[in-house]
Amino acid sequence: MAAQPQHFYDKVYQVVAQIPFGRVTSYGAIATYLGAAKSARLVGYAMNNSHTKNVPAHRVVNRNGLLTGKHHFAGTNLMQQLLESEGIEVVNNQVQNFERVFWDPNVALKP
DNA sequence: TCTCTGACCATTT
DNA sequence: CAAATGGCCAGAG
Repeated sequence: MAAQPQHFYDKVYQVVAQIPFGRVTSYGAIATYLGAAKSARLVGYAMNNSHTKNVPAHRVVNRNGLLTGKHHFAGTNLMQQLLESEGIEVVNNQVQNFERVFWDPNVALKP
């Protein structure tokens, strides 16, 4: 019995939980990997619940490498601190060398 | 049961 | 070039 497709949100957590150390990804990339390119939003919404799961949501940023969801973390620059702790440079809530630290599940997990 | 909101992205006007 | 809109899903009141 194949693992039935749980809620879309749960799939997101599965992917985010596999993000390697020192790497980041975007909402759209995850959505596309799940086969729902138009559901990039749902990924972000899922992260809203991620606080109840063991998910490194700080490794997920928007398409521009901007820390859109940093507001949901404790404090104001906690998300940035976490990323910098992994060797990711963040300036003005934006990830530097974004394409260099970008981790694409479509390539890494290759469905 | 209906309505509303919420960490996005791509396309169109 | 900038602003507006459509599309997707789930949870709470």
